[in-house]
Amino acid sequence: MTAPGEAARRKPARRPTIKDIARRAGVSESAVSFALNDRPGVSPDTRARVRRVAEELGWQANSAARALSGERAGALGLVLARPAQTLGVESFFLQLVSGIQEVLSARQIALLFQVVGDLDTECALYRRWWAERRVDGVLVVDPRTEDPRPELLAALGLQAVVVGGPATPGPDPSEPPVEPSADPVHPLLSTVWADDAKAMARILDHLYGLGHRRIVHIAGLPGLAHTARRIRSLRTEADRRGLDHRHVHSVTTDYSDAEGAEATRRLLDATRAPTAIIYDNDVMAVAGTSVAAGRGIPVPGALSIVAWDDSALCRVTHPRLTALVRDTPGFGRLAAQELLAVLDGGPLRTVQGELPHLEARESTAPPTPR
Amino acid sequence: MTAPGEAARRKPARRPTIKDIARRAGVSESAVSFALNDRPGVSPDTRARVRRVAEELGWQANSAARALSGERAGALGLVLARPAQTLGVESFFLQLVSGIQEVLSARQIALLFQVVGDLDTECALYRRWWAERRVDGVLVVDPRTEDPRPELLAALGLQAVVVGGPATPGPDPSEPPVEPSADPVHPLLSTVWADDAKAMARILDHLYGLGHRRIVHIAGLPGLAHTARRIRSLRTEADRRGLDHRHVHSVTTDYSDAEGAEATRRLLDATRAPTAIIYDNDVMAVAGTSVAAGRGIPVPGALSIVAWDDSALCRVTHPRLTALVRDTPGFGRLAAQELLAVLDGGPLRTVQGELPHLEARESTAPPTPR
DNA sequence: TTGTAAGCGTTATCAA
DNA sequence: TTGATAACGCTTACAA
Repeated sequence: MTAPGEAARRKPARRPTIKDIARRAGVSESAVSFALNDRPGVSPDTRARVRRVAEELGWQANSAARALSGERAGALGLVLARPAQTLGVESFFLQLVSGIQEVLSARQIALLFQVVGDLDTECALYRRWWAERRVDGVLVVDPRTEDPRPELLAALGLQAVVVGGPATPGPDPSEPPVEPSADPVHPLLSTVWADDAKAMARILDHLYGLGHRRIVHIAGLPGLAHTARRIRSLRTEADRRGLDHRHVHSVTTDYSDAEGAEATRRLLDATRAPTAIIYDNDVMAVAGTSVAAGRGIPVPGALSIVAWDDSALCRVTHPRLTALVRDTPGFGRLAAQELLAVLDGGPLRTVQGELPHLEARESTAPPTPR
Repeated sequence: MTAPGEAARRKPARRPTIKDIARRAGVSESAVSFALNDRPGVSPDTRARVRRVAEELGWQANSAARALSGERAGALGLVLARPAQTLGVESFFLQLVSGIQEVLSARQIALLFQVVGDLDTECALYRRWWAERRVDGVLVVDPRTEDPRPELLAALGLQAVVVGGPATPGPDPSEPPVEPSADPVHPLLSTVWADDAKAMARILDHLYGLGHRRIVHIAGLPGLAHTARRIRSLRTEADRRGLDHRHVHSVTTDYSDAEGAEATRRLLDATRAPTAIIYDNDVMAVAGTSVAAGRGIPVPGALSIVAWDDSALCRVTHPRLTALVRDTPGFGRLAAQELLAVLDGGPLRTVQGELPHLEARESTAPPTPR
């Protein structure tokens, strides 16, 4: 008997190779390879036999060998560049990742997921993955207004899809293509994006319809493309309704509860405070609600609140928060599909995700004078 | 000029290989390999020259080739088995992963991270990774009281470390080894764990010290090992103080805000309702606080609340929640280090993470009669 | 339809 | 200290 501490290490448990299958099925290795990869040039009979033997042996292709000969790593990458503290309470990324993997795992493709501190490290990681041939492509998240990544990836020849869309949508931002477009928004990479402009318009429809005329948008990080889109859209919507930019505007934050709360305090302290606030994530919305509660400002009586992105958080506050609901796993699936299409030689294009809808709950109501 | 849509795909951008280096440095391939891998058998002179050339060319080892010959995939795996909806609002996993990667990226080791729906899929994935030789080892999270994974992994010979610890700690649960122990708690796999028993004791010290005698623990999933440890510890602590199990006990949930709220409602409706509730995560704690607020039960006046795990959530409620704070990235680092040690042939053992501390905020106070 | 053989980029084993 | 040379497991021309 081996020492108990060594038990786990004692089993090399040889994995079956194509050679084993060939021997057992009485055919050549190449025949096995052809049979297993659905290639023509093998009789249906042989194919069936090979398949059966492979099944019996529990064979799975050695990913290293396949990568080495076949030019495909069989893996994709996703890097999340966030300062460790900002890793926050968001469910967004886990949901996105889970959607992505629904698509990938059906194709036996692995996902390398890495959290890094900043954009430079992210770029260095792309270089490394490329040089190591670790991945066949990457999903680029959190696109920025000034983004070095598309150029880098194009230069490396590392396939990629931008998830979240560009800062500058097509010629008419309010009417972006709903169908997949052959006309890429970004000149170098395919893009999957959500129509933030339309989403913002929906929120404004709701608030304006309730009678709000002083609406502030507490946005996220100023460098991000979707932040820029939302800010621009708010301005457009304000103009369309003839609202003054002093009363309808955006302020940016780092998405943290602290900055969300701080921004809320400043706004509520001002003369002619807003009657409605739109928060760019759920955490800030809850923090803002809390600030209002702390000052005895009734929500939604004196202040209406909208959260961009729904989560359990929005349902556990009092009152429950009106939120923009989107299908994040679905968005992940779409992104993964698009990257696979690119890898299969599909054209560069821009694909739009499902439009989010506004779930009206108890935190929005007609404004009452304070 | 190529069509713009094809630009990104046009650059094969050949990556340098060891052969290129050999040619340029005027030595053989094997010399290069030796020089680059710090192996003896190469003159310092040659070594330096080879290194310089490799640097110039921006060479990085092809991970597939290395895996194929060297038996090491250079990647580790982490599977998170959660029903898609329960992916919740937890920051725990992203923080854990970010800690893990701090350690791995220094060693150029990649992490395959996968979210799946259930335990069976997780096990199937281990088999696949093993057969594909995708990973050198895995980190097993959410250990359960009845857990098929250690046995499976040991049988496959896939190296692993359990993150989160066993259901049954050493002989005296209140005095587990603080130093790394050569005596593994789990007979098959190394384990990195947090001392939930001591943490629970701290919470009880706090609440009992304030005068609470009716304390309920709203726990998470009943199948998880740490849930079992916390429940057992609560019982021990109750016994030690001569408290009745009808007034001091645990109920289990699925960690969701919905079940947390529901459990809270039931407890508050009962005669002789608890004066303090301990929630096994932040989301349930916030949901519970919200239920209390909805019924006009003052917190902490009539009900004290403690959250197991801190996050932004605990700081944005009113009142801010007393929470058990732990260093999750640090725990991730520890787990990664332990798995690397196992891969390097280290012994099976049990390592304990830092003890969490209780951050007393505004949600706990002496009980007042209702 | 089948089998043979070359090659992918490393590491590792030999002689020189 | 070096440089051929053979693995590793798979794909893929090319012959039979």
